Amino acid sequence: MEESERQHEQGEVRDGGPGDDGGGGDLVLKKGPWTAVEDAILVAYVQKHGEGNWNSLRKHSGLLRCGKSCRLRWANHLRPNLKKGAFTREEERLIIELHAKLGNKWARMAAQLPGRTDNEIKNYWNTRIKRRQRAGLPVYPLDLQNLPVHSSCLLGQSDSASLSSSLDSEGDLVPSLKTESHGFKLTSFQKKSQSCSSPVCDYTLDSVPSSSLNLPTCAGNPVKSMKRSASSLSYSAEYEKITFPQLSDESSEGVLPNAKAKRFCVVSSSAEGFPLEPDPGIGSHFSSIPSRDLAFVNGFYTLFGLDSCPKMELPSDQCVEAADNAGVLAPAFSSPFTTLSLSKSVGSRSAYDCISNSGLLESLLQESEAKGRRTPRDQTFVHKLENFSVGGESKNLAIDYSTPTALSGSYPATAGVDSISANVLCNWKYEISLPPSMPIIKVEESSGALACSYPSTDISPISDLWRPDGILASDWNNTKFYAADSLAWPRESLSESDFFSLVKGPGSGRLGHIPMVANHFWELGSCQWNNMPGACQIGDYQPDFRHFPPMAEQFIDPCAIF
DNA sequence: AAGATTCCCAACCGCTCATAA
DNA sequence: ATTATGAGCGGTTGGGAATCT
Repeated sequence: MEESERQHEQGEVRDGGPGDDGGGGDLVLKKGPWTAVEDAILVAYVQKHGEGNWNSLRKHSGLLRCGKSCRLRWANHLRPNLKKGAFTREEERLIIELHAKLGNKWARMAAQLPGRTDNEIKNYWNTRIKRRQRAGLPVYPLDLQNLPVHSSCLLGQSDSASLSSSLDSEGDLVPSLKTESHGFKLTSFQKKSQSCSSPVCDYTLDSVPSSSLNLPTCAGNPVKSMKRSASSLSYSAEYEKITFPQLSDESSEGVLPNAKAKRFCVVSSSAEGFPLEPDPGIGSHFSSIPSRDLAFVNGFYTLFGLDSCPKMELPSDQCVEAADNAGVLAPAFSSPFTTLSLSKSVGSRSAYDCISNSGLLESLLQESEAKGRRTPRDQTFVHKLENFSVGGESKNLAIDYSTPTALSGSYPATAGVDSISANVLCNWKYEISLPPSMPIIKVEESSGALACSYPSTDISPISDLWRPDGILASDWNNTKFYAADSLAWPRESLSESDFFSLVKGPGSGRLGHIPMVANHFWELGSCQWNNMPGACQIGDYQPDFRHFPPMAEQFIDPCAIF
């Protein structure tokens, strides 16, 4: 055995060797974890003599530690004003920003994080890198892409693909992982997911974590024991409604009765913290919610910015009595914008899997959980552009963590559509990073009951189509686009070609190239819909297209990943 | 329940830099 | 100018805890 190995095993090292921190005799210095006694000696010495002179400290204090070890112990653990515990979200954000600017300059980063040590930051960063690499996610959020990235930022990026993705995509801000949230094993669904037959239009329900399939909070909420057994929605001409795959009980594989006409509101959060009380603004008047500029397109919800959004108003005494035809109460949410979208399969791997694996979802859920009971107040929601490794390729996918959507609300379950989404109701406080052209979708604080309003203009078929449930109700295989019926809105059925010609103009693209816009400002208090400045339009809108904003230069097509 | 794997983090190592002798 | 020393930085390691299988 080598001498150094032996010494290491024994937790000893002889002083005075090359590179050692100070002269000294032939002392056998201790290595390994510090004991409380050693700490006490060190603290006492520093309090008396101050920091520095670490080798003389060793010589005069009787500590059998090299000066270097003493310095490290003091700096990282014993000095006053050290912050302990997990990094806050702000700190995490700062670390990411600093790393984008500085690279692996841990000490310089630590200088800007009071109470934190370089070692802590380094450990945090390395863990983060590791996790994100494993998840195939880029290192940096998209909004940091324009920062001068230090070459050492690329440490841990093993190939050019990673490098590329690190520069043009967005990562999560939430590195902490929690696999199990709200009592659901998220991974159990992911691992059972099956790829859908069509990479374009199907989405596997199994690919959605169980938390996103939280069924209405009826007695004995079945969500925990249910899983999807089929892979896609189907259109039922008989019922003139969309049916969704049967649910099966995990143990018995039994089929949920009346499943096909049931609408499942999706709530990922536990009842704790989620405002399940009836919402005066949603519910039976769900159809009047101006969700026309919200669309579920190719697997995720999208906000479509409107030039002008009619003010809407709902009688405040309208209460939700939402029960589907199976008698399962669908929760009515106080917050109409709680959808974390995406569930679309991408080959054998769904975007949702990516998200989940990245820890983002878990983190969001964790945060939601950590913040306790939710109210509709003080919420900031996000439309993010996330980069995924899809089949080895780096792809951008727009993810709407925040879509104001009545989809989550309940209404008479005549539509029978399924909302494949994960509601993550959080008071997200951290700043969301978005590319400059993609403004933050923000939901301002509100208090009291929602005061929604009816549209002052009539509802066009296409705006009906934009309703998330309308899009959801599409039968991709049959190229039918079906706007779910409701109390107030007429049904519409469009062919695929009609649909896309409406969206993009004739012959302007293939399925999947849906223009997307995320430029909304939803003000909860008054339920106003305002376009944010600097709207980002994606795709080839027809300028005269009703309800749509003028064309813009910016082009982002998250759907293109499919 | 147990082994495997992953995560986390304290501590160490090798190196560089600054400075005093 | 050279050398010795102290201090600091960044990379790596190893062990315990947590989680997964």
